[in-house]
Amino acid sequence: MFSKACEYGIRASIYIALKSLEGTRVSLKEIAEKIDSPVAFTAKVLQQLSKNDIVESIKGSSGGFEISKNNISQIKLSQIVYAIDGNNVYEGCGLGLKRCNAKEPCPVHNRFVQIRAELKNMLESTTLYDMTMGLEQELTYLRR
Amino acid sequence: MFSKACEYGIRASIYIALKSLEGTRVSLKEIAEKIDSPVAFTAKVLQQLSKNDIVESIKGSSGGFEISKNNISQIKLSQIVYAIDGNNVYEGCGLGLKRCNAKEPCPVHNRFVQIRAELKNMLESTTLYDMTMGLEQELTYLRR
DNA sequence: ATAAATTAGGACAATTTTGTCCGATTTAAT
DNA sequence: ATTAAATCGGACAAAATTGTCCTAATTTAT
Ligand code: FES
Ligand code: FES
Repeated sequence: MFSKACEYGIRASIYIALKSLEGTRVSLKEIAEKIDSPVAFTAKVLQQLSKNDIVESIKGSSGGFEISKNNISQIKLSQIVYAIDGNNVYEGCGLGLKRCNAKEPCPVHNRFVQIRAELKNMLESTTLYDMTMGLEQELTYLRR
Repeated sequence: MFSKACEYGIRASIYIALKSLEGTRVSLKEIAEKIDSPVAFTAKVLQQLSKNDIVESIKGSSGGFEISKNNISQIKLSQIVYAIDGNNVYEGCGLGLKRCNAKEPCPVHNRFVQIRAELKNMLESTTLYDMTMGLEQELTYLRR
């Protein structure tokens, strides 16, 4: 579904959001630990997210990553996915034709666009804030 | 969503089904041409499908691939996907945790399983026969 | 000023996926 | 029997993705 980079990106964003809500900034090292991801690879993903204004990175000693409270409730899951995986999720054809195209549809087009519309709807209606709920009470997990 | 191998596999199966309904067997070369896929790579995918009894391969001169009429209406899209991509579609976690697990869910689990259930339902309710409809009248395409 | 802790970024390496090549095997036609 | 047309299967190659390493730059604390 999503690339590894994107999966790490989402998990990282959720963790940063969680800690930002608690008022603390987190380091790359801590993030990678808490979401169980390769440190250096996660660094690249975070750079990408930082460039796309999903997370804010602060350099130097006592630096790290954070997300403003306002952004936590504004940023949609769809934005994170788009920042890393681009719009393949939306524009790709289920059978791999150059581009999904209703004028010259593939044999699964009609069935596929329905599923995708619901996926799109889900991604666009889920905020970072939504995804942090449940983590505190261990109703959900970012690693296992 | 699906791997390239799987995309080619689905398109190939649909084309073979189409021709089998017309009573003609098709060669690898013709398949690759009609679905616009790399010949040798498609051969591997067809071997896989043959081993999984999705398509029937006939060796030798005047050989090729075919699917029995009975199977065309029985084979589900889900079986083709499973034969090539395995069950990642069903068992994978949206955020990349080892395995989707309702007891220790990731933050998108509840939203994700819904989408997946609909995808699963679609894959399991779409037959090869369903996907051949529309191709003759060029209402749908296997290449562009 | 210096040291320590941190992110940024480039180069590289490993792995997986995708794709190619070629000889072996099978079958049908001559 | 020989030849031609086809799939099979192993080895290889290319490309994309995933992951690592190291140095530079930035900021804070001493
Ligand atoms: S054309 Fe294939 S999904 Fe739309
Ligand atoms: S645990 Fe992540 S989707 Fe089920």
